[in-house]
Amino acid sequence: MDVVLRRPLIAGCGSGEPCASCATRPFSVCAAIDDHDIARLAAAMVEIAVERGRTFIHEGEPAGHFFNVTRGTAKLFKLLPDGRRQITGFAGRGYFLGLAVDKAYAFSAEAIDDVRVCRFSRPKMYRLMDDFPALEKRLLEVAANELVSAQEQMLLLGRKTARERLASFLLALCSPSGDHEGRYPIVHLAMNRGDIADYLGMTTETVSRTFSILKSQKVISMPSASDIRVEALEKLRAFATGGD
Amino acid sequence: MDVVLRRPLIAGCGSGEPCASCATRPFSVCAAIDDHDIARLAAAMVEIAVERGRTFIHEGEPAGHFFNVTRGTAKLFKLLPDGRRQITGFAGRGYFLGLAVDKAYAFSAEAIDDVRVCRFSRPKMYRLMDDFPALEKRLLEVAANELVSAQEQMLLLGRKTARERLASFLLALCSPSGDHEGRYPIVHLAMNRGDIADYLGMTTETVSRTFSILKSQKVISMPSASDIRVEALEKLRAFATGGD
DNA sequence: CGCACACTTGAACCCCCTCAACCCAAGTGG
DNA sequence: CCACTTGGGTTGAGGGGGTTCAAGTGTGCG
Repeated sequence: MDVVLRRPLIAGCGSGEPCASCATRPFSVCAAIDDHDIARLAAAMVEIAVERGRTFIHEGEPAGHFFNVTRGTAKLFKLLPDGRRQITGFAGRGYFLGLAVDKAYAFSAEAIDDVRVCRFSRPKMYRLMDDFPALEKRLLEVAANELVSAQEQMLLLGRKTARERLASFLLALCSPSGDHEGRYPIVHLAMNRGDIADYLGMTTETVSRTFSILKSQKVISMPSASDIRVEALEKLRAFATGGD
Repeated sequence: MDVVLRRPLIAGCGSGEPCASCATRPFSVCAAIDDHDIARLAAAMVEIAVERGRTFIHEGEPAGHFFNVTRGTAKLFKLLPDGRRQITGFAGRGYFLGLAVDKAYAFSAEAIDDVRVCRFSRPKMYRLMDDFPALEKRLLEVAANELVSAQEQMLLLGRKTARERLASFLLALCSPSGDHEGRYPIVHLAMNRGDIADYLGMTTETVSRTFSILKSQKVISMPSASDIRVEALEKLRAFATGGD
């Protein structure tokens, strides 16, 4: 079983520590709760360590909890009966997980590396949303964001070529770290080739081959298999949207 | 330009009629507003007629409005510079449109047939959300639903074969109309082959061919090109998830 | 009646998948 | 210290599902 790191203290005992000092809070929905209310949040959650490779959300099972990733990265995926897999996203630090319908998870989640999550029970979370409108507002914002990137991913999966897919993928990994004007960004890949393939609707072989092509065209270089240095950002941008 | 059908009356003049008697309200987010507050909703919106073929939301443009479809169907899509198109969804009666980030629309919307929408200005809508938490709650619910179907669509686009895609598509069109135990449902297609293709990540030719295959296997029959009768629901279900 | 346009069908091609071998770095154990 | 194993990544050869290009076949509407 997963390891529970911190149980919330009994209410009124000076709890609230974990969330108050949480380094991930600024990047997550938890930022919607003010400092003087943060104990309420802390009391509703349990922090859990998920070891690499462990699946902590199972598609189709009753959606009893919400999660917030505070460390590591998880892959979110759906499976077909014969084992084909589509990774629908990667959940890094600050990522909020568990928005579901019909009270069943729509996807599974597996830790890519050692992950820590804050787990909120569904009823407690709903309680919090009622009490803190800012939290609900933030969740709607998060959901809208997710929706937009899901649509972008549909465009990728439905209409882009292998090279365009990989270029788009690398760009998406570049941008969060801010501007790179003049400086060529290095992207670290937390996931392996199989994960990238299942995210982009390809095979590991095609992912590998396409990396090689980008390398031979001097658009990227690879200090190691999981570190990509972007050598020609503009060209990568062109590739991502069908340019040449 | 689009035709404005009803301008909201000046506040305090007995407005509220349009929403109070709206037949679409029960199916839409508007149901979250009680009867005695419904005038507030009506005062915030303008009903607009969009003729078939007209694009009334443009990807990338400032997202000044939210929309609610009350009649007809619209297709939502994204384009690549060279014209490749991915339809991300179809918006029928009761569908809420416009959740966006960065205040720019992430997709375009075009009327498939004659469409009517209720248009809400963004600031007014935010005002309403603040005043009616139930509305915001409903929107979050809607967004979560959208997210789930977006993930399902990613699985389809990334991993399914042509036959599996078309079977999934037909099934999705069957289910809303309730159970069909013993009765074979007839699905009416509001969109043409090109739209289906762009929704499923295929070409019109492959869509057509695949329809023909399903027909020859007696899984469906086609009273007309835009009416599909499901003759073997179980087989269609099997096809949709990779069975045979 | 005939034009227009959507849909269907056919044939050739191609991008990506499949299957298989190979490389390489990181253990592991004798 | 080196043989062996293991697992991820890469590369190669061949095949197939879907696209492309092109020619029919309806079918509604003037």
